Amino acid sequence: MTQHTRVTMADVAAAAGVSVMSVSYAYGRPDRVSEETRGKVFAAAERLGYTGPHRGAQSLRSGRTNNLAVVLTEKLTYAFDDPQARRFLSGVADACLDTDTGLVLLPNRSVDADADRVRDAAVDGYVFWTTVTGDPLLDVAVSTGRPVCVQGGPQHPGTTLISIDDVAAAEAIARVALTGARRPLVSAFPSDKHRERRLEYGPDPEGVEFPVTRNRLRGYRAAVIAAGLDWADVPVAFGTGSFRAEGVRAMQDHGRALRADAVLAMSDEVALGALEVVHEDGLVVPGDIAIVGWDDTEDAAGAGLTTVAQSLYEQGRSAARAVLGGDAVATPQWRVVRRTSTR
Amino acid sequence: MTQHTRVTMADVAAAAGVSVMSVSYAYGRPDRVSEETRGKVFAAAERLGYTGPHRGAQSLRSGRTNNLAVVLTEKLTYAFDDPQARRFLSGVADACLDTDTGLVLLPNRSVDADADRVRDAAVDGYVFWTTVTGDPLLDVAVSTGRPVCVQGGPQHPGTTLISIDDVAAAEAIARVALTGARRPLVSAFPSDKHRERRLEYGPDPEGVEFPVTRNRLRGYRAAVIAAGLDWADVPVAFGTGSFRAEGVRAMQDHGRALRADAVLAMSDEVALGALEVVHEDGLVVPGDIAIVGWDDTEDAAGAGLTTVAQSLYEQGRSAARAVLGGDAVATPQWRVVRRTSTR
DNA sequence: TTGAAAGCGCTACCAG
DNA sequence: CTGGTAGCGCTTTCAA
Repeated sequence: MTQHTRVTMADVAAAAGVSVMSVSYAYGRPDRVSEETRGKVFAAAERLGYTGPHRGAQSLRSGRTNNLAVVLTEKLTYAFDDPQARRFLSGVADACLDTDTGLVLLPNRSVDADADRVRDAAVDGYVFWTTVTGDPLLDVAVSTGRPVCVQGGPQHPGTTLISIDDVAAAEAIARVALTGARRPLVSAFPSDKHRERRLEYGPDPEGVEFPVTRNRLRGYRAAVIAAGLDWADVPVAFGTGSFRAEGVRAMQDHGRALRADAVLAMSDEVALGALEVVHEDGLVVPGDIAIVGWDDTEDAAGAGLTTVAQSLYEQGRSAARAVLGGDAVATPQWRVVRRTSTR
Repeated sequence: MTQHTRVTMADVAAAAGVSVMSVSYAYGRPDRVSEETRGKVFAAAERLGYTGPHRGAQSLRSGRTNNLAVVLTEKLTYAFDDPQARRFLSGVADACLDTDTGLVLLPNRSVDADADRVRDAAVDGYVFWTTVTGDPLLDVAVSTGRPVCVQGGPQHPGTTLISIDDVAAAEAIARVALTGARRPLVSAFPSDKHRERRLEYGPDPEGVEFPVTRNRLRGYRAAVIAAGLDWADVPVAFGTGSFRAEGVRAMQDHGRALRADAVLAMSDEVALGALEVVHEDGLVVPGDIAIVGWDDTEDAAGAGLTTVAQSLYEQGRSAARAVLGGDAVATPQWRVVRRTSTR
């Protein structure tokens, strides 16, 4: 019942009465072979139960592996827990399916083992989920000579960047949130790979390692200044990641005491966490406090959250296509979705 | 700056003054080579910038690919959206990292393209996320002669099953939920791959294609009977998957009209959805209505949900190890976690 | 349009 | 402990 001796091209060639090369062409370059030969080849293949060229052998000879690496967060689990990372991954995965490409998941802990994995991975290219500026793994990936695409940043020599204009989007959403507000609180993504919770007043964005965090802070700062407030007075709570619990903590630990009247959250998850605390406290949104998120998730829509919409799924597709097919990447679109959580 | 001409074992052998085989052994079976030779080899490798055996060539010759396939849901996105599927995937991914194995994600739509992908995947084995009984892809995977492990079921010839005793767990949790209840509502997973919403009274579990759904219904039925109720009177709302929205729909469409006083949900997500509606309706839990989930997620703990705890992460690890290393799989543990959502 | 030869980089096998 | 030989299954190259 089980076919244990592998049928090779040579077998098919013999059965079809043609050369091995004709079989190879019949599969790999159907147009370089006559209709008749092709017919004979496929008939013989069918008869022998040959299911097509062996991927491994194909790749050894051609140099292509038909695999794409996605380099995610420190722990793969973090990426699976973040709805936006998941959407991005879905986009990458679908693009891979379209092109019959395997998807290899790699963690990014900046340890030697991960660098080795990146270097030795049997893949045709790399897609990075957003990481810190100067991440050594980027250099490792680039040094393999294979194409590299980075979502969200950083911009890195030898790589293609795919990202919306975070600064502009952050400024736009913050302007909405700050309408009528005097005491904003920023509930931010991590500043660097240590991912420690930390409160800082008016931090200099340029000192922040994650470009996504950095650029959004730049935009928030611009909006704060435009609103006539002093950036140095604005508390920024850096969290450990894009989790609901971070919004909860930011509000519990700081928002309450500071009587914040606007929360600038870097994701809908974080915003939803803040919203929970606001509801517990019996405050009215947006009367007492305005809240904005980022991502336009389903839950955000359900909660009436004003947010920034961008398609991470599409960015995932584009990133994969850029790496796999060398397609150019267009700067992705974004827009502010106004709902009931802002004035 | 970039190394474009590949350094081969032959180069290293020449530089180290040893045979190619000694180089191969130095990497692949360090104990089969003298300390001295190993030193010379690694020194030469270092000097030439040789980073170890080429995975593709290695696999062509050895027959091993160092890749593991995970066959997920129809759309990969469904799997990413389900917390339990994600946890399982995390476990698989971590086990892969431990053994330097790549992870290839495959969808399972029971279409020819997917069957071809499963058959042609350059992998050493397959891990299936729970699927329907008789899924043709299982046969395809088994027919490759490579090891196959299935989480959750079905039990299928030639595959290793890894699953808790769903029937027993379902009966146990249902007994808790049914305490003092007269009008239970079951908010169930899909019955088959069509994933259509459907209400059915006292359905025969044996007609259900998804073994997880089937087994839990068996357990629920046993508990219903033990509680002195008639299974034929029990409404079962089949949903499209393990989503919060399904619990919402089940309650809105049926629970309200039927004035359900107990909800047996097949996941915490679904239970949480039902809970939302209950809160909206101003009902008291568990006084007016008891609710039980399944999975013991963080959100469930926060909501005080009585639930079934099992570690899908550990099951993922075990599944990967079973396929990769031939380890035997132990039947995983489960337990009922009693909280405040039941009487 | 077809085919023969060469060899991708490595490891199984067996002999020393 | 070490090394030679053979060849995994395929595609590139070049010639017919």
